[in-house]
Amino acid sequence: MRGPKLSDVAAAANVHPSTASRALNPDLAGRLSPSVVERVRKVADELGYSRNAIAASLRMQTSRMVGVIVPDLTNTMFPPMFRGIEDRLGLEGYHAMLANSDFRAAKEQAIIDTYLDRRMDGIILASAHLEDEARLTALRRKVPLVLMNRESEAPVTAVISDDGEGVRQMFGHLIGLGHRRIAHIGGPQDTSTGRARRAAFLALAAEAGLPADPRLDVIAESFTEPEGYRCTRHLLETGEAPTAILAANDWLAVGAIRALEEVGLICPTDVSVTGFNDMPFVDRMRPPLTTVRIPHYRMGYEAADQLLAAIQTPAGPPRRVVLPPAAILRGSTAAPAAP
Amino acid sequence: MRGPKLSDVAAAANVHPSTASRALNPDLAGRLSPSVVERVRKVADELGYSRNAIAASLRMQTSRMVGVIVPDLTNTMFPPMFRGIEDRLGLEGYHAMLANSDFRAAKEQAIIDTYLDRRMDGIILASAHLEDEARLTALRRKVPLVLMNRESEAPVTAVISDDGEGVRQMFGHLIGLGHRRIAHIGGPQDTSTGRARRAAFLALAAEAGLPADPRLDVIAESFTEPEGYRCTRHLLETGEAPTAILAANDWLAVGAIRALEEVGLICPTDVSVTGFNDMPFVDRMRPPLTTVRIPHYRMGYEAADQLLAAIQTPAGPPRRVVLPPAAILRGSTAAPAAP
DNA sequence: ACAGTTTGTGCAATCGGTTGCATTCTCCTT
DNA sequence: AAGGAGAATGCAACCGATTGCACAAACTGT
Repeated sequence: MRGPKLSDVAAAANVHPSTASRALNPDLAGRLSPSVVERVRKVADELGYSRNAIAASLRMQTSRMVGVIVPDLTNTMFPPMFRGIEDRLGLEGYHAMLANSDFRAAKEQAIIDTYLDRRMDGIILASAHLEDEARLTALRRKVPLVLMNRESEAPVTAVISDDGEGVRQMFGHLIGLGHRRIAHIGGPQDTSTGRARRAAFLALAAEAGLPADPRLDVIAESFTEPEGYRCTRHLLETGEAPTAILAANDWLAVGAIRALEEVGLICPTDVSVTGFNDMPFVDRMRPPLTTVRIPHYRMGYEAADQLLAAIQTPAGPPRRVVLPPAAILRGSTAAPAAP
Repeated sequence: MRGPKLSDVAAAANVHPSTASRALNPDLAGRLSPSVVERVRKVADELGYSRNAIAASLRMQTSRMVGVIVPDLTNTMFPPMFRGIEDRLGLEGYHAMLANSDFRAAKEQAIIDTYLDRRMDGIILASAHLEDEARLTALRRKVPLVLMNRESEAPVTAVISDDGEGVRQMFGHLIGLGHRRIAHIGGPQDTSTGRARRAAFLALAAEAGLPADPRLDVIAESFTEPEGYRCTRHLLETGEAPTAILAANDWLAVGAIRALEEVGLICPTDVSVTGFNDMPFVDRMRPPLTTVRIPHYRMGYEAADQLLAAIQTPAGPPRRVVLPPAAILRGSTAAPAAP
């Protein structure tokens, strides 16, 4: 199992290990005579030499690895983000570790600790809850850090999409269709997306002069289908039904549509519903879901980009990268029925 | 950025680094006097000491890391598999790197090379194409290796689901409904799943005494929706329409349903369609897809389990772990219309 | 009270590359 | 032909933790 080491290659090529090291490093090979470089490379090849990156990391004080933490990889947002990260990191010879926090602060902290032990050159966090400000600040002093799809009051670089803009587009779409009684199913308010989307909705509703009805403002405990269902049932039971529901997330919207169906309301004829994220397959639902598309891949790519910048310039100021969302209009929205 | 090292802790606690090392290792702390252990731990805590896992890896000749390669993480099969891997590895203090091969042999090889350089303790490969036998055998000599959701003629441990059994269940279901003219949309034949499913279908069709009609046996070039669409159009154009289509994968089935719709055939009234994998959301399609559920999470968990076993006993023989699939009957299948 | 164990801690080598500096060897200049 | 610049390579000290062995101190039994 133990392959040849650099000194084996050096011996076989009749040079000193340091020379072999240089010969195998493209940047330094220029300082060596071509014949030596060629000889070393050939010998290395023949021996099947594989550079021990662990030893190199120890000496060079850089692992060229980045740790990524997501709450739950099975959430369809994260795979494309990870691909974006991987692709950007790969451009500079970096690689990624990945772990899931399951939204649990303790698990997240445990993962961070092992990333710190393993001397990751940086960490991308898609998982921080809002209350983590102090911890985030402390962490940023130890390691380059980028938040992805999350924001914090703490001075930490974050790559997010413009939730306000996304809500604005959906809201504008519904208003344009003639809706005046629009409900919002908000996400958990301890997530930055849940908060930002609800805040935008409330502001827009006020701005549009819609009657402020607290019964149209419900909050889900998690971004899940059952919660969308529950919230919608609640909505229908406590007051006059809205003509449109702007959900903070596709799963909530899917749950909403199920709840509507169950009480005999047709989407979009009776009630329009909009989602957020444009998950795979919501375009094939019946009705196909109108939603906001977030550039997930690009978000990962940008996050990695920011992280690499922070690694190369540790003193740089925290940045805030905002990516534009896009409204995707499908069949789950329509003009309200004439009263 | 540079934190305290073990020798700093040792100095602050007035002990030798070796003593500090032992004090911080639960297994060895027992050999030390409790007072020293406590003192060292307290000092380490106060200094915010973080063990340098890279140095430890170098010395101990084990990285406690596993490399995972999938073809494309955005395929919904893989996130739950990765979670299974992560959970099993975590039990033994192992962690995972992850990379995508995009089905390209060159990329796969490049990833493997970096995993080898980084001295991964093992590799889980969900990405190998069939022609890789020689390379797989060579690789297995260098590092513990487990194939996941893939098989090979090469003597390599593999964790797969019982595709033959899955096809048998779907086929039996269709026959039970009264179908006699059943088509198969096969996956790429250079993947073990594509091959195994088609082989099972062909065998069952013969066994059931169905007329062997080569026009009912089409092969997709990839496991994608457009390919399912194309194959189905082809199917409908070249011969009499089947009453049921058994697709090798959910995406192919989704494409098939779209193709049927487009020519005015209703699923399941006119043609039943079955998929494979039970992707998220196919239960909410119209019609909800009848499909075969594969235990993805468990597959990852078992793969990690096998890999850890191989790491601990490198000489062990290759194993073949077969997981049982489950037929999930939904609305996309029904009895054929009376002729 | 003494030899023999047990217990606790220190010493130093080791894992495998990398790199600043020193040294040797060429070749050029005058 | 001597001096000096420059090119090519070797030397040795790291990076930070682990661990077999040595050794001293404290304890055991008789």
